[in-house]
Amino acid sequence: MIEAADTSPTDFIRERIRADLQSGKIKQVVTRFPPEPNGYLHIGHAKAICLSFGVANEFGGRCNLRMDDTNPAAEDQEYVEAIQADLRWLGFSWDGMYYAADYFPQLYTWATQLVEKGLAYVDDQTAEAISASRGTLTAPGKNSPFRDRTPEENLRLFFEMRDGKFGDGQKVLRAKIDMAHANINLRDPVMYRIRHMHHQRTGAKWCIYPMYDWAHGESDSIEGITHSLCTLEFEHHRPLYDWFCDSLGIYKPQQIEFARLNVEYLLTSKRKLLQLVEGGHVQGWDDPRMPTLRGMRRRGYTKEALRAFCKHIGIARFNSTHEHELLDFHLREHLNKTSQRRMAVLDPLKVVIENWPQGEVELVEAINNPEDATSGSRQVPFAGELWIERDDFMENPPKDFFRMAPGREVRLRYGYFVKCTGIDKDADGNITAVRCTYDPLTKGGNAPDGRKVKATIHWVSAAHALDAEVRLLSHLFTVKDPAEQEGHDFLEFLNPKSLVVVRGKLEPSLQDARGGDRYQFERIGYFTCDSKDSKPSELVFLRTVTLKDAWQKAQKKQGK
RNA sequence: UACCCCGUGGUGUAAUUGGUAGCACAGCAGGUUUUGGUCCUGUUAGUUGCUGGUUCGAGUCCAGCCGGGGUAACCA
Repeated sequence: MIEAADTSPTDFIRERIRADLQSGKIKQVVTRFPPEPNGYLHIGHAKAICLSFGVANEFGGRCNLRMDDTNPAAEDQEYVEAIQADLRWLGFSWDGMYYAADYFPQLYTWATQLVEKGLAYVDDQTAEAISASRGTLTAPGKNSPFRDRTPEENLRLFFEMRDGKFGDGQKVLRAKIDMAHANINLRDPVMYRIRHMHHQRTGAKWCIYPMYDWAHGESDSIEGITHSLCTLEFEHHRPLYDWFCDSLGIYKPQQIEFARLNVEYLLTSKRKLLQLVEGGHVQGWDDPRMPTLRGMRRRGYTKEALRAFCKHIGIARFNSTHEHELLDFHLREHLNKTSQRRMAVLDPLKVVIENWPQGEVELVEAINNPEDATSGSRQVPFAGELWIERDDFMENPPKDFFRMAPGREVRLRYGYFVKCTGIDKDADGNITAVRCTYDPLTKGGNAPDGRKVKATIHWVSAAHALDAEVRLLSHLFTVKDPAEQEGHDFLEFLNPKSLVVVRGKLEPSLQDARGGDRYQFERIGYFTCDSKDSKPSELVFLRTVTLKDAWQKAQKKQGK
């Protein structure tokens, strides 16, 4: 098991676990993934998931899934189920399924112990007063006038809190630490607040709910977590995490923090994602432009790509932002190997083959995936009227344009060589059709005389084409870091072109496409049949990611 | 103005724990190609934030400085 780790990524966390295993400090590594069920998982969570589940797998340990459901205000059973589904989709299974709420009785007992030890007290101050007396980053706080109540009185009041004698906000239980501590988290943090509210798991059983700091470490302790991995912003909470365990005299796991994930153009803040949904800027949590796991899955991202990405980016304590290209790279890498190819024309231009035998239809053989010999081939109908991509024709091409142009011969993929002989235009001068002749000797795309063409373009027979809706998705934002634009709200940077809907012409075999099926539309990109909106009678495809496009890149560079 | 963390090519990450810097992506150039994709080859780019110190030797250790991030919810 330890050997397996040798081929795995190495980082300061794995190094530490390896050391703890070797020194005998721990026998088996136990981690946990502790989401709060108040929203959907996003790509940032994927990093944390791959880490906690990853190290458990690599070192032959265990990883629990624990709902951190200590605040009934925003939590919901719907999220509990969604989180589990997303986790399974990513390909992880948990050893234990737990809820912080199931520890409420134990937490309560421990709290009374701290009260008895004189390490916790009931405070009658309002939330505002507590906040005001906490001091600031540079000034110490002030002791609460209720700080010196006797353990007996505190215990009585705490029981009454639990028994519902007080209204929301009337009292809290606070740890008695140090109101002048440099770390504000140690300035008598609140442990329990009163909330007469229905909890998704415990119903109306409790009206006092533990705060994060007073539940998390204790939950970890109960589960025997050895390494409690969390993001950097919890670093200042570690002393408190330790203080609670030490004060209780219970097993103390090791909290280790790492930098959260940032990727250009993607938001990884639940709050902001919620704003996008509630503001109607996207069509829901599973909108394919969302960085949520369900949004990305719907868009056509694969778990393999996501996991490869997470594995590649590593773990560090340095706050960094990854280029979106790295995500694209892993996505394309997996899609290239696994997606069957199809031909689809998204911006159709008619091609008329003038010497094609009237009314004749021929089937040509097309390879399903050149990267996968086992994927076979299919027959595609070829006829005298075809659709090609408008981009693939230029009336007055620059020298580096290889595609169709007057007088030029190109290959129609898997079909024939065709030579452009003329153009039809409408009254406004717009090209309405391209005329050409084909060479019957080049069937399949090879010329017996060995002559070459500079370009191969895709096509769809007009008489056989399927009409379909194709949604061209691109970055949701126009800037790499919408959340960090000084003086601006991130919503100001929404990309109006993040979703462009077109009507495409697809080769007939795509009629069989079903929700979730992924294809490469040759020379364009990877597309997924939409699992939500596509129907056999009205196909809908989503563009997962474009193919790399050297021609377009060169064009853009020249444009500059 | 307090405390904590961090600082390696454009981006991200590694360096056998003190032996003078690797990998991936991106970029550039070329080759192959019935996808201007894939693949292959080559290549640009870092005086390891700065300045001192310890040492035969420092990205690794020490000090100071500079820069970035985090923290003041009855949120997690």
